[in-house]
Amino acid sequence: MAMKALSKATIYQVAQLADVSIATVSRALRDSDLVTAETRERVRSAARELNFTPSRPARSLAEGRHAANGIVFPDLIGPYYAEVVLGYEATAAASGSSVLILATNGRPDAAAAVRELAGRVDGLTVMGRTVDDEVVAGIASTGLPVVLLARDPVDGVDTVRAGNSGTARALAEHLVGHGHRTLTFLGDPDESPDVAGRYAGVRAGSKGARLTLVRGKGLDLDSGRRAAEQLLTRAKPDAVICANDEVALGVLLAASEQGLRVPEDLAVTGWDDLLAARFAGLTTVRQPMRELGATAARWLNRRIDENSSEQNRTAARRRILATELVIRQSCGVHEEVRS
Amino acid sequence: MAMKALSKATIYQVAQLADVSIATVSRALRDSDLVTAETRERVRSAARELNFTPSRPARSLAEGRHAANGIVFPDLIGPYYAEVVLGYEATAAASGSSVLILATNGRPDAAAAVRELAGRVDGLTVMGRTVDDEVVAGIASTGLPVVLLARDPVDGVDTVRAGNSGTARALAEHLVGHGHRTLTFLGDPDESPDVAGRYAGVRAGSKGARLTLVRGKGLDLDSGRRAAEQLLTRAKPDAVICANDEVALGVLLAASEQGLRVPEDLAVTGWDDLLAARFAGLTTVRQPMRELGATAARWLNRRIDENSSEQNRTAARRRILATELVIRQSCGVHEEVRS
DNA sequence: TGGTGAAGCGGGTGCGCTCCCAAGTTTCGG
DNA sequence: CCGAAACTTGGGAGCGCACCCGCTTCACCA
Repeated sequence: MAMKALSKATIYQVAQLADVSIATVSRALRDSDLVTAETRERVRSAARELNFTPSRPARSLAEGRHAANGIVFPDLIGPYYAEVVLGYEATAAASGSSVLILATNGRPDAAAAVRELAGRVDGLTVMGRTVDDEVVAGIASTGLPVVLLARDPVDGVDTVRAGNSGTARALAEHLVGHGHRTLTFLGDPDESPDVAGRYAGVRAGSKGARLTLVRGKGLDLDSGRRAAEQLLTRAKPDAVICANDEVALGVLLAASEQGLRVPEDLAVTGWDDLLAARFAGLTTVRQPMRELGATAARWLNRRIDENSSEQNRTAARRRILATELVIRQSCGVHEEVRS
Repeated sequence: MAMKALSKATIYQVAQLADVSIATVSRALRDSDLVTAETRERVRSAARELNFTPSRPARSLAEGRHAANGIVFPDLIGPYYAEVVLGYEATAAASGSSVLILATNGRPDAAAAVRELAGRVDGLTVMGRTVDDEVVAGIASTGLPVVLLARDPVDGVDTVRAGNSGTARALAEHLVGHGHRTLTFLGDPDESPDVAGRYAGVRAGSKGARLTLVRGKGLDLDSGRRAAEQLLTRAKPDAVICANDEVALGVLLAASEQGLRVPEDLAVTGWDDLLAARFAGLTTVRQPMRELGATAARWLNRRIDENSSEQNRTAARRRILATELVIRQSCGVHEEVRS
């Protein structure tokens, strides 16, 4: 069989080869039952021979839908976002839509990029600190379904997130139960709503102890390490409660450099339960990351269906998924703890 | 200002409102210098008022390009792929194209999904064990630019990968240098070309020791753990060389359960240098993950430009990025090692 | 055997935009 | 003061496909 089509074949060429109209080609290839089995087969083989794939833009234009949805996240650096995105992709793909990703990652033109993305999809998930509420509201007002993930709600927009304050409170109480009296929260509540929620919970759970807030910027390992280098030489907290695991791991590194033993000299906690946390013996909080992504994708799909089937729009939904305290060694000496 | 357009505005409405033709709208919005500043501004404000965003499918159809490219990977579970994808996204976005992702992840219809993806992009990056060479060749023969990542080359297709055998050999030699004489390679060379390359390198470096191959399937933590549970009760190797870090971490877990000390009773090594490896004291190999993704994106872009500018196609390129041995504690007792 | 309806198929329109081509307008130099 | 170059702008032809109509063709029933 000669390999013909090096340049894209169109439906017209298939129609010509199969000696039918393009309407029939369209039907045959889309499994419509309005064509004879014989015709269908003839069309199919013609399509195969020409290596034909329908032009996605043309199809989208005609159908009025993209068959794709997008997700915007600040970064993919930590395993946290990766897991969420993976959960999202799996669910979205299962319902037949492609996934566009966009990492705002300190991009200066984030808002423009998100708007551009919005023009390519049937629905959009926006995670955390990526763009202003104003941008989100603007897109949502277009009628494009939007789901917010790990982010403060916006009027009329669905929101999925993981619980922060409740578990944070439990975490702080656990620390106090260990006898720690000088607590430091390392992280900037202004950096993300998640961090804000965690700090609030920690405050609520720190009764009977002195809590200091150190606004370390950045949520990565090096930020944590640098912040800790300064912090530990100056103050002498019993425990450092970090905004996330990466920061906590950085603190662990800094502590080790300064010869501080964890947890004897210093307790450290994180948030996210990264794989590394397990091996670092880090007490932390587990979030259902995969499930966060999956839920967002599922909700988005429902909205898209709603839109197309002219149903009356249901009210904005909000859900907070449960998080779980994971006690390991870094929070204080226990009788016997192995993960 | 009344919020008009809840339903998508089109270029016609903008044209009408600005009292010009759609051709002029198109020009004005695309920064063509063939329009008066005055006209441009009028069009812009009309577009703003209608909250107009050009339809991406229509534009793609007319331009004959998607302004997007895609990346296919087996999974996003490990931090490995996440980093690569992030590097890819960053570079692709910088050159103005959106990114579509597809995780084949044990999907039964992977080939179909990849073909569908191919119809949505101007270029495609295919990573590791996702689809057969046949599928790749088929897509490439369409004229669509393709770059292979961490995968055995296919005729006429660019390939970027990280070095395996050389560093693997050095790793094995290091192990032998520690005095280990009973080596086990844990991982299935048939699972991925990377694993095959690593095994080959280890074989080359194991002179003077006995090397056993244990074909543990799966490259995740639990696979490693389960494989090790069986392995360690039966055989008693001095050292287990794992196909990647996750497997190695699983082995660490299993060893700890059986009361084996690492590295005194058992040496363990991984591959990838995950964040967790650092905290587990795991000797491993670092790959330039971000750079792998970025290179793929860059090459893809070049190919796309080549295609559109009718240049004569340059020959397929291949590059192997350097990897680096990272010695920590798990490979054997050193005088003094801190990472 | 004429009538009836359903199945199978093709024509043609429209999706929203880009871009070529030509028409209209302004500006200058001779 | 006229004609041509230099700008602006509009008209219109696609881009490739889906889908609404309407025409044919038959099988089937009375």
